Amino acid sequence: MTTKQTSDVIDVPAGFAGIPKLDQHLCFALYSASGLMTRLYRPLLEPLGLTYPQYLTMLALWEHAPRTVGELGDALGLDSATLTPLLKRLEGNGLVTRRRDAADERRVLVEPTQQGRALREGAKAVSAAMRCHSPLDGDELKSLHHTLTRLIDGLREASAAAPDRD
Amino acid sequence: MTTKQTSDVIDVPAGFAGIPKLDQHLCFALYSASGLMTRLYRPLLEPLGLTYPQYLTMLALWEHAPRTVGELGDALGLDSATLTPLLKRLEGNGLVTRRRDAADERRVLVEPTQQGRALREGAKAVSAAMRCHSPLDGDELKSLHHTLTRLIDGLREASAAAPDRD
DNA sequence: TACTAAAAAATCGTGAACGATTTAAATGGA
DNA sequence: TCCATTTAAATCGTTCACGATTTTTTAGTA
Repeated sequence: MTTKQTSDVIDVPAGFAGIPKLDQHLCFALYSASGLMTRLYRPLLEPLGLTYPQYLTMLALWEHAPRTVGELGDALGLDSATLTPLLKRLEGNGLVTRRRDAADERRVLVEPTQQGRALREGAKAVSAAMRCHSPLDGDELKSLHHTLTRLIDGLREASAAAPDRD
Repeated sequence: MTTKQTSDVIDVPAGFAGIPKLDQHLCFALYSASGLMTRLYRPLLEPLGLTYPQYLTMLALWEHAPRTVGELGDALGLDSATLTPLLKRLEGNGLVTRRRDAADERRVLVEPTQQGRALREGAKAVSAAMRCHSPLDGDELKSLHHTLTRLIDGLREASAAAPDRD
């Protein structure tokens, strides 16, 4: 531990003591990739009048509706503090309806409107256009997606197991 | 195309016409994974008085400083509209200094303070703690990181090639 | 030198994102 | 039946993120 030279690989025993460089952090790779995806989607979604999180929300709703805010939150990994204002904006743009569940007045049911369902057609072009932006071939994409899914499952477990530490 | 049954695999020719489900979107896997990472870091960073983007910024500055706002933006993939207020908050917390470059008064040089450099010690524990949260083994992590890096390079090219379409 | 163009950061407005709290409704005993 | 507990969504305050614009400084050129 006397040499202090900077090499481009981790030069500490086994993930000990030293802090990896920014570019060596998996979290930063995920952060960058996600941000780039969002930026690539933006110009494609703009003609549809959707932001990227709104697009994900519509994808969830096209798949299955009506759903409560909570169910939607589970599907998207977001809480009501994020979803409520987002859904109000979608409602304001005429793409979804929000109504209290008569059977349980605590719940709010969200559903695409006619216009919201119609938007699905335009989304096909978005989906198709995005397929062109990847440098990875089909097998690599599948493999990456599979690995990410495993990572996500692990991270979910970790975050459920240790919500915080005091 | 007369059967309208929903199956849990893609039931269209070859990525044509149909919109994949939310969970089949790579962008959503990246979005979820990145969000989960941020949430896992939060309780670890809170004692250090850092948010996650602030932590990434400090990682960049610990690696090399002083840097201009623009250089930092290139490293982090953020623009001055995001970085300026973030850096002002770091400055307000005594972790970095911001000063105009005497040689070019347009530039602002950012540098960790003594306190900002000292924080690096506390960050070692954060870095170590995060290593425990992954369900992937060392080789898988390396491979995932490598694939993500290639994806990021491709997405950067794509976003440079087609900033928008009108 | 004067004047336009380019570059760097800051500013503004909008929309996520989330912790913490609040409000309202349903649930589960005693 | 009554009341404490739980649950669901909404609200509030702070921070991130970015497109578009503005301000200031430098560079380039006639």
